[in-house]
Parts: sequence; structure tokens; C-alpha cells
Amino acid sequence: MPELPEVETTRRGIAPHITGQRITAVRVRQPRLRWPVPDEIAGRLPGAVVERVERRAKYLLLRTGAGTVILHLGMSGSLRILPADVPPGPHDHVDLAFGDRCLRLRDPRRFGAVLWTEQDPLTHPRLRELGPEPLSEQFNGDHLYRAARGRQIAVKSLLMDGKVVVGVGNIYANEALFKAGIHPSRAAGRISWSRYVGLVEAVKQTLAAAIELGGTTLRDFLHDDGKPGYFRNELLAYGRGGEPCVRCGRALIETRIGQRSTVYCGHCQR
DNA sequence: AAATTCTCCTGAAGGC
DNA sequence: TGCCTTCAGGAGAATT
Repeated sequence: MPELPEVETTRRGIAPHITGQRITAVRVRQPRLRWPVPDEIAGRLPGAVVERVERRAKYLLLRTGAGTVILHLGMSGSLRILPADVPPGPHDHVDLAFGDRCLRLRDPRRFGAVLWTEQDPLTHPRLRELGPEPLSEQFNGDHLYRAARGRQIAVKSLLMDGKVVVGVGNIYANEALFKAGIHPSRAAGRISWSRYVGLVEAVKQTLAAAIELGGTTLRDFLHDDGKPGYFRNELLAYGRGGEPCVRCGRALIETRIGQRSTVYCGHCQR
């Protein structure tokens, strides 16, 4: 399930292949993604040149001379660069062709999205309300502490709220809270400033390490070059329910918070 | 306003 | 071996 490290890894993987390249054809085989794929994707993109490939939260932005494609991989989406004549599989929904190569979106569960805007993409409704990037200086102890004031919500849910900070999905929320020694169910408003400073550092460290390793791969995510990431081998909490805590050896507890699988150490996390 | 629940979808895993 | 059921999950929308 692509989280921010996977999306960033994908961005870095595809950018060299399509930046400065002209889109020669667009094929939309399945327009029914999370939202209908807008007609402009097929209508306006052919002939346009991709000027930059950027990322905001887990959205990828393909900036072209005609407008910007806003892509989201949902939880089973992947992008690959392929020879244009490779026959598409059943879940290969959209191709952007660049001469003899193409950028192909595969998304079996269709939770992803392909959107279009001719305005500043950062003002798009999907991007406008988002919190700071987790690896930016704007995401710091003060920011998290202030966002938590008066909130009864579980700190894990706060961390996964895109209006507070973007890009911290379920896997990395579990990991960061484990590293920071904070119980995922603890009320956000009842955590000290200094502990939030530690949590921010844990989030940054975890995400940076995952990007360094090319992202976590679970189940159906493949990198743009088809190779899996290796961060899954580094996971200390997620997916380890019942297994011993690496710090104290007690069995990790698995539960659910806000419909999400949550794993923590009842001894080390308070 | 804040918190919780619902929703989309299908591959994978588990049960019998 | 194979069919049927259950589950996971990003994040916006709906509901409480």
C-alpha cells in the first residue's frame, strides 16, 4: 500500500523518464477510479510536454504546458515505465504514451485517482486543506503540540489526519509511535510538548529511512522498475502483532484504532 | 467543531 | 483441491 515513501520512490523512478517528454497519446481504459477520470486527461494532454514531476502529500503532480495531472495511487496503485507496445493487464487503467514508451497506471482496487487542473494545483480542492509535509521544517514539535490542544482523539489518529500532517499512513504511524514510546490510544491533548518533539523526530526518521530504502512493500506494491522495497524488513511494530517487542521482549499487542490495524508494546509505549 | 462510521474495490488469506 | 467468506486499507463523505 503506497505510503509517502513509496510515492516519493515512484516519483524519483518515473521523473527521469518523462520530464521534458511530449505526451503522444493517452489511453483511458477504465475511467471509474475513485472519481471519474476527467475527459481532459484524454482531450488536453496529447501534445503537451511534462515539465516537472512533483509530489504533495501522497499525490503526484505531472505539470505540463496544458495543465497538471494529479495522481493518487490509493492503496494498490502503481506506475511503471514500459515499452508502449506491451499489452495491458486487466487492471492497467490509464496509459500516457511518450512515443515508444508509456507511463502506465495499474490499480486493482481502484482506490486511486487521476485528476486534472489548469489552475495552480496547490489550490485544488484535494490539496488546498492539507497540512505540512512531514519532512519539512513546518512539521515540528510546536506544530503537533498546538494541533493536539483540546483534542480527545487518539494520538495515532491525529498523526494520520492529513489536515495536521500529510503522508503519515497507518504503517508509519505505528512505527513512529513505537519508536517514540507513545501509546497509540493516548488522547492527543494529554501529551506533553517534549514528547511531541520526540514523536516528530520519530516520524521524520522513520519516513526518511524508508525513502532511503525505496519504500515499504507489502502485498501488491511494486516499484516502477518492478523491484520490491526492503523497508518491510525494518518494521518494528506494524505486522508484528503477537511477536516479541524488540526492546523488552514482551508480546506486541494488536488492536484497532479508527478501523485501522494498530500494533504496540503495552510495556514500552505509554 | 470534533469524532466516528461508512464507502469505494479486489487480491490474499483463512475456513471447511 | 477448491469454493466461500472475511479482511485490509487511503482518505473523502456522511453521520453522530
